[in-house]
Amino acid sequence: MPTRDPKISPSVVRRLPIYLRHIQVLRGQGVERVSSQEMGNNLDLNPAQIRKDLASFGEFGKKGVGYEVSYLERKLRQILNLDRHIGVALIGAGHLGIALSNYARFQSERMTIDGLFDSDPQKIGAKIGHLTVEHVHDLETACQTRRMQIGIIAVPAIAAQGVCDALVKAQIRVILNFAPASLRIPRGVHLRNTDFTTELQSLAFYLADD
Amino acid sequence: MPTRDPKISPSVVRRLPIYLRHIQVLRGQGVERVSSQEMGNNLDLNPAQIRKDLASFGEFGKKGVGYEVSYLERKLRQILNLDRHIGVALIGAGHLGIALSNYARFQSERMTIDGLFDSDPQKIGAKIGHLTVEHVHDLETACQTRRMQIGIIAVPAIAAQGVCDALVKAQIRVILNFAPASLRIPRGVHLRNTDFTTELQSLAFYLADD
DNA sequence: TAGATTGTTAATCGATTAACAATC
DNA sequence: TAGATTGTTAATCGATTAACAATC
Repeated sequence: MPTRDPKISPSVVRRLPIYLRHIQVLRGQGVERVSSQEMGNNLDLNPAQIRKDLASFGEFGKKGVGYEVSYLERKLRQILNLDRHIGVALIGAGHLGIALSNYARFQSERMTIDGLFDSDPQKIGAKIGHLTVEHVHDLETACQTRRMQIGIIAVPAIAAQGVCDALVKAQIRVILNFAPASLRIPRGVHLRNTDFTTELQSLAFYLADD
Repeated sequence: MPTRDPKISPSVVRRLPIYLRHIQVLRGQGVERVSSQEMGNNLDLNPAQIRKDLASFGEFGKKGVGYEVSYLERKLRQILNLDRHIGVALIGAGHLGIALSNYARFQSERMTIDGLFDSDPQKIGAKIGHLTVEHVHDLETACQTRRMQIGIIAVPAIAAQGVCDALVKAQIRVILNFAPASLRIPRGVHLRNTDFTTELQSLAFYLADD
């Protein structure tokens, strides 16, 4: 396997799951081969970009032929670490947390939510799907004993930094934050914000002024 | 007001709500003036970038002094169209939809969810906060009579394209999609995808391989 | 005034796209 | 073989950052 190149750009990494999803659809349709041209058409991306993105991880295609769907899927899973189990800790058992925990295991059997936490005494012990809500106080221990590697913050903005700090303390190095707050993290931690307030407000810019 | 410059880049637009949020916090703290330097420190952004972003809409600061917090807030709201009422149609009354509709009205009293739709007969008529779940069949009429301008898709992937088409038919030109699906839209429609599956999968790339 | 900080131009950096030799 | 399509280099485009004159 090619060494993890620290020079792979974030833009490339963010397109990989899009390729993976498309490839999975193709496999479901029984398609065996696909060209960058066809993928580009379907995903509204430049074929050269797709080839370049993929080529930064190895030579997955055949000149004159294209990419073999099942092979490419396997490779993409490898690159994204989706070929092994990844445990996710989800903090916040409100509607958002429940919605996320229902999300069909992220369409990849290998990534699962292995812990659901909240600070509301009323919620502790409640069953949400196959999960039982635990107290955030137990987050650190749980992350270590259950070897969870990704944290999802789905709590109110006011509580987000505290949860973030707890995750960092628990050695979690990859965090997805849904709270509308700018979180402070130490170097070495990957934080991604999915802030729906921000998205909506920036979209409002494009409304016709009338 | 400066004319809507079609050359304002998406990257700039996406930072505006981040500035707005920070400015609101400052106002809440009673801060009256702020420099690009200070904002940059707090938001982890380059001060030159902040100045340049803001300057593309006018001269909001004073040389040697900085930006007046309340004036900048007012200007940012204007630019983002957040100084007037914006009606949002939310489709999907599952946990995600409920979470979104609870979201404190997007921290801007002027943007509100004015319609909540679903296709599940069981849900039609149910009360979610101050909203009553309506049938998607009524989406088009509702968007027009209630003059809703933004659509949020919070339905399963399989239903997303249908809802998207209905929104477009209802003259909605700005759409925020939460379903993990690549939607087809006609030119002139602004679509933003917030795909949490994709986010998580790309984050998995950064896990240490062990 | 002197120090500070904007608005803006120029320089740099990074990402996308075009083009094409290699080759299946 | 001839046509197709990759992998990759070079060209272009766009976004970020540095630098500084203008000025509060």
